[in-house]
Amino acid sequence: MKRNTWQREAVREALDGTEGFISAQALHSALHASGSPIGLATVYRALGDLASTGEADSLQSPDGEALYRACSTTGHHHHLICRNCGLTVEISAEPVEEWAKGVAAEHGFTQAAHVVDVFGLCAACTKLQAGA
Amino acid sequence: MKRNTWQREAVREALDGTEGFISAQALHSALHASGSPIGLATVYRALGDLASTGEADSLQSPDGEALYRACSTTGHHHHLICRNCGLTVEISAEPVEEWAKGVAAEHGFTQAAHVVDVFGLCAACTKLQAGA
DNA sequence: CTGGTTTTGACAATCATTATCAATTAGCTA
DNA sequence: TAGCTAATTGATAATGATTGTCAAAACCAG
Ligand SMILES: [Zn+2]
Ligand SMILES: [Zn+2]
Ligand SMILES: [Zn+2]
Ligand SMILES: [Zn+2]
Repeated sequence: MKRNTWQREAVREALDGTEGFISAQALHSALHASGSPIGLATVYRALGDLASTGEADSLQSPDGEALYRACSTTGHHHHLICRNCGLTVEISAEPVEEWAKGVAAEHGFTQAAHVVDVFGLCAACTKLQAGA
Repeated sequence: MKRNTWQREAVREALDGTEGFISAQALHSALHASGSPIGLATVYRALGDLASTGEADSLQSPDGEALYRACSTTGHHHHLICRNCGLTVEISAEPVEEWAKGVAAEHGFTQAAHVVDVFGLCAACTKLQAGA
């Protein structure tokens, strides 16, 4: 059975307290910085569990590391992410869901999943950049 | 200046002769298997160059490795990929393009880019799996 | 409490990718 | 064609993220 440990709870809370997506390494550092003696392997395991139970969302950063986030939306959704400050907006995309399902079926593909993320500069970062 | 070496040409040709997306490691193995003494670092460099000049498309596999493919479509497009055999179909996604642009604008995001890939089991692999 | 099972964490192992850097080579020039 | 020189190569080391190992510690049902 699945047990409740303070480590798992710590990871869950740390993730909840983080605005954007964060890597396992970074979350581990943050926990250490706040005095937690949690081990790195445990953070990896906890994040993996959270992701597999749907309590956390994960995506691959453009440079290939896995990033995690505790999303407020429970169902399937996607993200609009500021590539500068990490600000993340959860978005639903019905038309995209339909499209993905349709295009897979059209080509005889089954068990289709999709990766859909939009990266950009948020309003604040756009302003900053304009000023620079 | 940029020089033409048989190594770069070998990588280009090997990529052209590959149906789906392939990793740098796998392409290097394939080249070796066919008798080429090309070095691994060179394959990485060549693929990186091809990707940056747009001659090849690249994406992050779900488990975080970079995959490359010589696409026939020159313009912007997306992919429907068999997660078992790698079979890849190039697809256009006008509705998704519109949606991505719109959702970014709605939230005040600028310089929006997007990652859109569909993974599934192709018809052949679906049949195989059913038989197993 | 206690025992059996799960989880942890320090550390090693793996894997992809990048950095080094001496030796090689493409492509220009005379 | 021979020589020059900067770009390129490749063996290898280094890096960095992630996973495997396994004895010790922690949960929790009874
Ligand atoms: Zn921002
Ligand atoms: Zn979706
Ligand atoms: Zn297939
Ligand atoms: Zn697109």
